[in-house]
Amino acid sequence: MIRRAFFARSVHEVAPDLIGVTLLVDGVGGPIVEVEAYDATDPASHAFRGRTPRNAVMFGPPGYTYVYRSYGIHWCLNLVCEPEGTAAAALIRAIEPVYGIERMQERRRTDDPRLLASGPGRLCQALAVTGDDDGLPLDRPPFELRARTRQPAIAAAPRIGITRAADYPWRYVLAGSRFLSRALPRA
DNA sequence: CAGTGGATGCTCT
DNA sequence: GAGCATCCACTGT
Repeated sequence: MIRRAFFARSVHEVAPDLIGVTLLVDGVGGPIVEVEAYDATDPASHAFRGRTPRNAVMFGPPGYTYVYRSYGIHWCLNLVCEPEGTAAAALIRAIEPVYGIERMQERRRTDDPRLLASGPGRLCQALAVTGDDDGLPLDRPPFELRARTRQPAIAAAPRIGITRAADYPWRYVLAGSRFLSRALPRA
């Protein structure tokens, strides 16, 4: 079980520590394999220009969800990090589908395991996360986070799909996972 | 495979 | 009115 104190640290510590943590929503989910960090000094962060109605929960206490709509169609799930008042969050970009696979297949309309929850929009569709889940505590249902039991091999790379601060290596992935939203860039 | 463009809605300038 | 922390279908090799 992951406690709130886990999130009350620098997002640059929390984000890699989330790799291998099992994320469940109503029992559906699996281990996190891809995360991106967004901190308060980050021009790519929604919170960079200050508090607005959309990003308000990023300025609140850690250990809560921040869910926003992307490109008018998709939802994206973040976990709020760092002490209250410091706006930072970790974007969950991919999990390995393990629990409730049938429900993910119904919601995603595909049987291809690599298309179920690889990508932030797909992940939210597979886990039925929407704007209704914005600002919910992560230590209460429907959410459940299970600590990893072994230290995974973690790789860092530039983040995906952003134009500002595109060179910061703040994307963390489970090295060698087949369930990343995109392959790691070649070294 | 790679590359392109459309869908779609909301936030902030 | 522009710009997205995306995904999918479609094109052409």
